[in-house]
Amino acid sequence: MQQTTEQNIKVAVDTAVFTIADNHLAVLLVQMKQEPYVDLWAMPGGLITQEETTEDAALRMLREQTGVTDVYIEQLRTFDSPQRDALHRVVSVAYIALVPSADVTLQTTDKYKAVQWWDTGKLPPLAYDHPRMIDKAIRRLRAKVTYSNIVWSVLPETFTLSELQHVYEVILGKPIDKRNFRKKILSVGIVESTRQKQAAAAHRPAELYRFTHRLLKYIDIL
Amino acid sequence: MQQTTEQNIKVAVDTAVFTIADNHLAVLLVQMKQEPYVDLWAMPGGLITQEETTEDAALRMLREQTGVTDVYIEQLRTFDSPQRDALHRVVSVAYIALVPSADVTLQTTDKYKAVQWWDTGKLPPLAYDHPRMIDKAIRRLRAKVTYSNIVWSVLPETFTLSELQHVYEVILGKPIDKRNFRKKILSVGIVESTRQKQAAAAHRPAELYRFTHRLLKYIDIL
DNA sequence: ACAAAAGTGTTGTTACTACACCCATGG
DNA sequence: CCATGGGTGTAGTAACAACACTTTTGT
Repeated sequence: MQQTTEQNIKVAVDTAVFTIADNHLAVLLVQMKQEPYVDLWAMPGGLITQEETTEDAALRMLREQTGVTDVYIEQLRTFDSPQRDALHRVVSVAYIALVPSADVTLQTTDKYKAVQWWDTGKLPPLAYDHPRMIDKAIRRLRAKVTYSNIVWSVLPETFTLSELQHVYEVILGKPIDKRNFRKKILSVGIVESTRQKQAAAAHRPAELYRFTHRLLKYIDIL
Repeated sequence: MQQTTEQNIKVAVDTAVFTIADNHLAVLLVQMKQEPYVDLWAMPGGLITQEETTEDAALRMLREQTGVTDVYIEQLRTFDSPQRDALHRVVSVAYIALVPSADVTLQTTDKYKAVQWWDTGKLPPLAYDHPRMIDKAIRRLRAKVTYSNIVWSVLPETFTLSELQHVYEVILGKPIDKRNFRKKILSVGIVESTRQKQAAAAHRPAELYRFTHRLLKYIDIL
């Protein structure tokens, strides 16, 4: 239900892009050039255009600002404190994205001083209300991996069960029992064996698996 | 991260207000007067003002349009299809509210033809993208009652366990075993006995309970 | 032969489901 | 004394948690 009133509010999107880097959960940030936020870091984002959806805007900005293309993305929530941006009233729709670390060829644009992955445990000083956004994004991500199959979006086409387990351990931030994990993950049927083995490694080669569906499915996992 | 661009977008809120009416889950709707939506029904809502948050706006509109005041409210998600409103580009932040049925003294304002509760199983023709919003709201509500204590917001200060069970049955749309329900609900400790009995009824009087906390808590319930 | 990760079962405990009868009160 | 909803326990089943050793490969 809408009525007409005077209003001059801008609509933006901001995206928390996550990946798995070695042994930590990493988030993609850009370092700003403009006042009043010079040198602070922020999530990639910006104002939407008149005709695009917020999701399309988020995808476009990821492409333009970071070179990231094939991503899983979902809406997190909208942040709308009147003071969240120092210059204008800006309502921001926050998104979460997950990318396979391999995919990421970071672009450095002249709009920012830098574009970089940051360990979520050691974040730099952040602009706007981005600390809170990132906190909410991590909570949602942790919850969601336990009742859906979204981890497909950080893994390559084929992978070993140990790699899969490692992804869960990094996102949840705690160790998982190997035998229980394998039993559970196989029983819920989100992955299937390729009947192929990992290429040469200095140890017994692992069997390679793939996801049965590379689409969001809701299933109790951990 | 924001940059300046030409943009003329309005920001609105829409709230799905739920209550328990007899044996069904009911949602509060207003019947519209303006073109092009004459006679269609919609959730209470409207444009936010320059200085208020979307949550404050949602609460204000509930007060103004329906007389509803003491409510539990939470953000659902933002709906932003460019075509969702026929006249302007309007991005709407949708909220869910829960009210005790007793509280509700519906106001009829001259802005609408009518304000009325509707059984969620038999909804009238709806304006905008409100069918989808209501569908999402019901799903979220069903999920949330199973892992939080939010049902406190539809019950009076004291209540019987049968009344509590009835609320769950209506929201979830399925019967629940009485003995298992009581065992579980008492074990998670979200309610406590008042050591008082229900006033005269034509049957054995039930013990009255109250919620230990009338704030959102996350606990596995059903 | 050694290092390094892969792979595999069992047992105890806890939570969930299904199910039927007696109790207290008002009319 | 009858109708109405209130209140209670148990047994079988399924899910979860804890735990250690053998296998396969490369060097």
